[in-house]
Amino acid sequence: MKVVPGGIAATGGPVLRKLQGFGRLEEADATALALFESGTRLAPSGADLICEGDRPEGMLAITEGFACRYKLRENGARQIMAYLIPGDVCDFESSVLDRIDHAVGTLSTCRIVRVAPEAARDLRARPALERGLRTAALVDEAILREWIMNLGRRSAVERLAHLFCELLVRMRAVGLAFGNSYDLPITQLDLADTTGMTSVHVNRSLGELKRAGLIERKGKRLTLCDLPRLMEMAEFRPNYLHREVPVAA
Amino acid sequence: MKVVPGGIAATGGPVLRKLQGFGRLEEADATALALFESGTRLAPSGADLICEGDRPEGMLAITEGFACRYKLRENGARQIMAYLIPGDVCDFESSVLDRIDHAVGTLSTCRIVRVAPEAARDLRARPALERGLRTAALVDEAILREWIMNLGRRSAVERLAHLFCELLVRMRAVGLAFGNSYDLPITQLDLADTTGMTSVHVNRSLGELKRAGLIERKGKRLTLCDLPRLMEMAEFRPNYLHREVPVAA
DNA sequence: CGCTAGATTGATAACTGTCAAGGGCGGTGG
DNA sequence: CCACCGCCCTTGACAGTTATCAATCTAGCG
Repeated sequence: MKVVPGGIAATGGPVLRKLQGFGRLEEADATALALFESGTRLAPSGADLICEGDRPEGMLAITEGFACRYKLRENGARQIMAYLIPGDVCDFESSVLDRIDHAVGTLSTCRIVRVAPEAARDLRARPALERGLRTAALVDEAILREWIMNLGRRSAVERLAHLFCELLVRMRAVGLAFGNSYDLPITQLDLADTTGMTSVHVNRSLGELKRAGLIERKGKRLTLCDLPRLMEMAEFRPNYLHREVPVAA
Repeated sequence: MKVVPGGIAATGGPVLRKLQGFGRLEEADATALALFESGTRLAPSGADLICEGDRPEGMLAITEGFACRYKLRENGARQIMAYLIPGDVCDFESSVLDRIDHAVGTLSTCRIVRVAPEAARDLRARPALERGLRTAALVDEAILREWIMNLGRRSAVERLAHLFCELLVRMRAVGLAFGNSYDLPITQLDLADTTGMTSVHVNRSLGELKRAGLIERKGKRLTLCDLPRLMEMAEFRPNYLHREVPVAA
């Protein structure tokens, strides 16, 4: 769990890995990012990193753990509209709106980097990084569309299956998947608030997936035992996450 | 229905009106846009303007009618993930992905403008227009998030109410709302595919809204009879559509 | 004036939510 | 090292919402 700055520079932090997936970076770009990724701090689970109504500025990156974008209803109901996994960057610099329309909070203990406005501009001044960040933003938007599809036209079980497939691809992109497994350090209530269901129903749907031999969960580690069948049932096609042909299963 | 080029230049087409809402434009910007908006063509209802898998290039603008972004499931189920109303622009130039992940189709007869890649770059070369288009894209993304909230955490009636409120604000921004009314030239099936429901259930929910005296529909014209109550029941807060304080009801 | 897509409506089934009561596991303090 | 506590996971019974299936009605259009 401990991250040594030297280690980051050597192996590359998740943000670097992710952006490299979108296009080749120069040595100097990597160095800039590595430096940037070394300035991390810890945030406990359930903490708000950004509140709705905050003035947008700077950037926020996740290097460990899961965070999310979410909104609340007056009755307390929460809807999660995006996961921020290691390597993901929220860029508030480009936001032309004067207030942020959603909150950002952690779903687990997270290691994060807060980038001040000036530092953010320095990073964006590097063409390759600017391009990478922009690509990442477009992918995030494609994910939003796919989630709309998920909520509107897939059943409970399919929604979970689709989400798990998406996360596998995203975790692989930052080197955090091990075969068809990855750590999913979030609660069933979080899954419920993601998929528009109840935690009770999430529990039952997970049970269904387990009984069908499609997934397995040991502690926080999720394994997609039968990825082809999962992908088929969820009609998961990873094209929205990549430029080219995805990694083989 | 007929649009005279001179008329557009004089009154300003919907795209111009929309972008002006995001920030002041120079005369030359307006002229460039007006010229651009004069090159329209008609598309019949139910036509595909962009197919999933197309290579992204150029831009596409709507000046009359309703279009949408959508995806299909293998069983034919459709999910609409965005409405394109007059003034809206789909920009495929900035898409770094090599294939479009969704289709764009008309929901009614539409007047559209297809902008070739070079022309699109000419427009973006104007700083004010570039800024405006970028703001528009960010608003579109905010709308996606709000739709996720809608699908995940609002009831059938609330979803419709929220959608109608959002469309009122958006139609006002392009001068196409008359008081609390506007033309909604789409079918109940389209509403169903937007809100993740069935056309049957849309019909019943609309009936509920009508019986409650909240909306009224005469032909294609929708009237929000009791906007305050509608906004309250849907917890509609237009902050995600604007920079500043919205127009009073 | 006949056609056809879209709007309505009723009856019934399926899915998902709500309420409530345990059960289990990790984490903390003694 | 162990007991206690709290959060989360599970499970059952029941209610509410939404989907399905099918038939009828209606309005715009050629």
